[in-house]
Amino acid sequence: MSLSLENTINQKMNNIFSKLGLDTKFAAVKVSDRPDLSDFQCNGALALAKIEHKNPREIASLIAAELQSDSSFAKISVDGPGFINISLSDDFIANNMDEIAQDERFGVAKVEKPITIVMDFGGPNVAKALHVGHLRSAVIGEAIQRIERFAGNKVISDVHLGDWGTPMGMILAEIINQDGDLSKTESYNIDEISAFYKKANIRCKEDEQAKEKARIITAELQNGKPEYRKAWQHLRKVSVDAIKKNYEALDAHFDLWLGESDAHETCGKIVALAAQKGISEVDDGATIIRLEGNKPPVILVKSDGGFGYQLTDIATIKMRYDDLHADEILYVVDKRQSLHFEQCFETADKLGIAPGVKLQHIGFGTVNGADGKPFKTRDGGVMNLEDLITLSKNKVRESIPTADEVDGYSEADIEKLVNQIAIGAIKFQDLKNNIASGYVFELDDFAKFEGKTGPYIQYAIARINSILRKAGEANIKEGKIVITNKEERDLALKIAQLNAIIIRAHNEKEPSVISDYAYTLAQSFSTFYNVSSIMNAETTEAAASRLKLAKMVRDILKQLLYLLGIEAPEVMLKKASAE
RNA sequence: GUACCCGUAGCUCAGUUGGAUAGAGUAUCGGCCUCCGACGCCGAGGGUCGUGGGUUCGAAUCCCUCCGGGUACGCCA
Repeated sequence: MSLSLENTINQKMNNIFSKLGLDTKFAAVKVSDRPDLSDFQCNGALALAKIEHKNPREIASLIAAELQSDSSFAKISVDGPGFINISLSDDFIANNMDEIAQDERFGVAKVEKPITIVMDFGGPNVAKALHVGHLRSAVIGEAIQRIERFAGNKVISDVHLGDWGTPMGMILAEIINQDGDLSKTESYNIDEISAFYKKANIRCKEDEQAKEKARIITAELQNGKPEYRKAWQHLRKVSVDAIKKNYEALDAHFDLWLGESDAHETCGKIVALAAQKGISEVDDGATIIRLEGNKPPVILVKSDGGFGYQLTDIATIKMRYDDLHADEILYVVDKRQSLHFEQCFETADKLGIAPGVKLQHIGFGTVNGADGKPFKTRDGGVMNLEDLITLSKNKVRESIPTADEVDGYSEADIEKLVNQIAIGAIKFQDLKNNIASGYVFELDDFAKFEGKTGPYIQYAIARINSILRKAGEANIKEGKIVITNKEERDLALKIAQLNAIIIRAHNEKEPSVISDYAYTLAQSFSTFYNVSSIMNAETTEAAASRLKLAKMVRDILKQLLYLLGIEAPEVMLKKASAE
């Protein structure tokens, strides 16, 4: 059960609606659009009146009359065409705060029936450095993973490594091209392997024959030619080691490090199953499945005998159903691939390989430059992830003192702080907008950690930490919340929204709901902080109450940042000279 | 050509599924540090919600037209 204020009010509304014989689906209240008039509002009377052809104000008045008798509400009114405005009593709010303060989940409910969600995000490729395109999948995927776990679901995340396609043949071909054979392959490190891939990529774009050769090698690799397999194993291992470091830096974590290659055997089974069910056919030498509408067909087996990537994804669905017992599979992948997923999902349905499983593609927009086109470095190249992180760290260092300039901090301490702020800034920027809609990466404004940014929230936390340190954190457990002014009341009402926010982020798979709320919560606290002295409050009761409230805000903000995959530094240092 | 997405303040974006006076950040201008961390707070200006129609008590939101932008469309992944 949830301690949420909104739920409590909804419960009361439900009771009143059933008592009056009204459909309870119209009973829901929401945070008021008119804070000058009320705390919550219910618009159900308007919708009801439309259906039943009655006067909305009359219905609203009946409901309002019932609400009047409840002492939890300070003021009830019917306004405009039939809005029911509900204002809460300060005691009711204060009691709710006390309840939330005692609960380790801050009154946030868990889902009634936990399910198993397999999450597919990351999607790195062997021999290729992670670039900004990989950033969003990792950052968004990690956030959704944490939100789902907090909501009570079981999540199994899989990085789904790109280790089995034509690029593998291309790179092997390139090594053979240079060395004559693959004997030296196992001496190559990640940089050398990446260099081979880059060369191979250029060569295959220009030279159709080289591309053909790469295709043949790919097919032989997939068919198990020992020499190729051995070299490929090395490429894969070195790449995975490098990629793990990258994701570590982003604080993104995967339960499984499976790749396309792991689906190879199942791919064969899918081809057989499709043939057996009579839904596949051979067209131009390729084995395909035709789909509904005017969607292009799925290519299972290419005319050269190689498995297409759609087949790999379809086989992976089967594995996730059979082996991982997924109830739901989420793909956090660039939205430009939405057609691909529609095709795969439809095929999975035709084949009946994952009955009852909800398959969902969470498509995200691209990271764009100032020109609105996909982000490029100033010299026109693709920005890789490590460079982006370095860039952000350098910006942070401009406003943070070095270890020499401040007492009590080692170089490692400073470096950790720089890292927390830099990664927090990158991640928050990525998560503050709707994930479907892409965003503009402002290279020039990136230094400014003011306004709606990760560091703003980190700063709010650090400031509360400072207050709690001075007050002595241990002795603020006692005391009751009392509401003494408007800012304090607004802050409490903001805290009370937490449960609804988490539920919404979970339902919509939308981390920006949380980033937005975290920002406004920090903002409410700042406003409160600016007008009300916490440690020198008017009375000792008010001081105790405010400390308790401050601690709640700090703990909630930390939890919210955690859900976004962002760390909260204990302190935020600032250069003495910086103004 | 076919399908899908987008157009809201100078700029970057919200807008809880049809509700009241469309909100934030940034930028600009003005105020607030002898007082818990000013990476902060308060205030001001800034809008034909791309256009034209329709649905209804009520539209940024739903339907249609047009204009402008984007993306994807059989053997790359």
